[in-house]
Amino acid sequence: MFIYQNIAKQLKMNIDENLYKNGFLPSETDLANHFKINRNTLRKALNELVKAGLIEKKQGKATLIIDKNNTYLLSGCSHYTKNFKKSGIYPRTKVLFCKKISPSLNVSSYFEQNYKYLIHIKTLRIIHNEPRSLIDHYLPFTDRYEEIKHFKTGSLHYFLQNHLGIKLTRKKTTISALMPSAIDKQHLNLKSNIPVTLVKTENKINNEEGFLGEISFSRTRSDLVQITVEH
Amino acid sequence: MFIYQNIAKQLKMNIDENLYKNGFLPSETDLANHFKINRNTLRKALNELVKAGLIEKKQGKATLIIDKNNTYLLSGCSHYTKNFKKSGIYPRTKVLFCKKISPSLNVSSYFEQNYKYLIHIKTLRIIHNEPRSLIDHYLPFTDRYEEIKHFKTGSLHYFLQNHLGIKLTRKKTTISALMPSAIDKQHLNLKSNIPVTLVKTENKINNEEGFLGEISFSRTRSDLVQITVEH
DNA sequence: GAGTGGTCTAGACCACCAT
DNA sequence: TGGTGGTCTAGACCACTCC
Repeated sequence: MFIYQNIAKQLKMNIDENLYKNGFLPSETDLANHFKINRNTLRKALNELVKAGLIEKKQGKATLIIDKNNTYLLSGCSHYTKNFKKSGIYPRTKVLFCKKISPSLNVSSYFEQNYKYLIHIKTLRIIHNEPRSLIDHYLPFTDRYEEIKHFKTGSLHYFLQNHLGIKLTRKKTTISALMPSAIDKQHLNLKSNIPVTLVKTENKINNEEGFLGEISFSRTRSDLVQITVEH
Repeated sequence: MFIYQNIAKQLKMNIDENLYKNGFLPSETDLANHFKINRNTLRKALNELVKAGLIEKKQGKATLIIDKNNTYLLSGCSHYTKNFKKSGIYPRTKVLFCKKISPSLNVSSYFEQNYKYLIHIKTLRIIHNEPRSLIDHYLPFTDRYEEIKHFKTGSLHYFLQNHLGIKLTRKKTTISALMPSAIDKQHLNLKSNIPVTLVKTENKINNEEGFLGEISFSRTRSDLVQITVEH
């Protein structure tokens, strides 16, 4: 057992015991002095916790303790936003763009009809001023584009239900993982080689039998957000 | 641009140009001298290449250059799970070990009781002679260790039900992603920087209300297997 | 035992963030 | 401007692998 592993373990225990009340660790110099080890060794211990997703470093500021309540519940009728609200965390949704597109083969193959155009909305989910997920939504309601265009924040499903009277429910969810693309990295503010969890959802329109109303592809920082399935 | 980034770039170019013919890098000391930098800085540069999956370090031996023939293709295999279920092909399970252990803090925290010992079973799921998932199971039934020890293949849940009369049902599943550890890489036959999908399941004993009978952590090759949730 | 990568220290300077 | 994390150096010792 090396010193840095030992220190990492102790720090983890301290974090679990909620010893650092303000949500930040003491400075590296202070921690190194406290444990009577060199700052380089302490930094190595901290990097272990960064890898484990327990803390995040903010250059020039401090080391942030990650709130582990950030789990994403996946059950039949749950919405992302709702789940976070339960745990008292409010995500912000930023619409990066909303436009009509000719769907790629990959996207159009999910829809049974052969749509010439789809609406493509790209959103970013942000918690505590930090981007968590990057989501591509594809919708077939091109005739209502002018209305959908006004979606700016909050839950897309909620907006569709309240402003367009379209109720979507989850049909299938497929989960995988991959390394983020350069664009993903940029938007998600990822620097090192952290993989993203890829969640693909197919949503059907409630009234119409099996009629696909939306598909979405989300890339989520796997170090900050967990996905939970309740059985 | 920091020194270590610069050096990493140069090393990457050297590797791409096939400068190191024998498949190994020169020693860290030699490289540091060559670039006229400190060995610690050189090590930081090398670690960047390790993260990028270009090299692999072998303690006591040398630094190995990874053969890049294994490229990461997600789309090509995207229907794998569905296909093998449809075609009735079932995975083979290999038990790597089964032993009594003192649980780590991380594992024991899931159980409500404070078990001094747990049974730890490590299995590998193999399809078509290719390892797909590496799974760690933790069970509290230490008093029946002698029986459980005889689990050699097939489904653990099936074995527990038929030989011990213990029926487990899924309580919660948590999905995330991470980079595989060296041991994961070895067992899953992973060479380059492909992430693994991490699935944590909590299983309760059917008859006893909320009594946790097993937790398992599986790491699955995200390039070969997708997880599908039907709603 | 020689050579390799892994850890650790002590100390310096720089880049970033807040005030 | 002071404090934080990020980089870098020089040098030491340890753990592992192979001959």
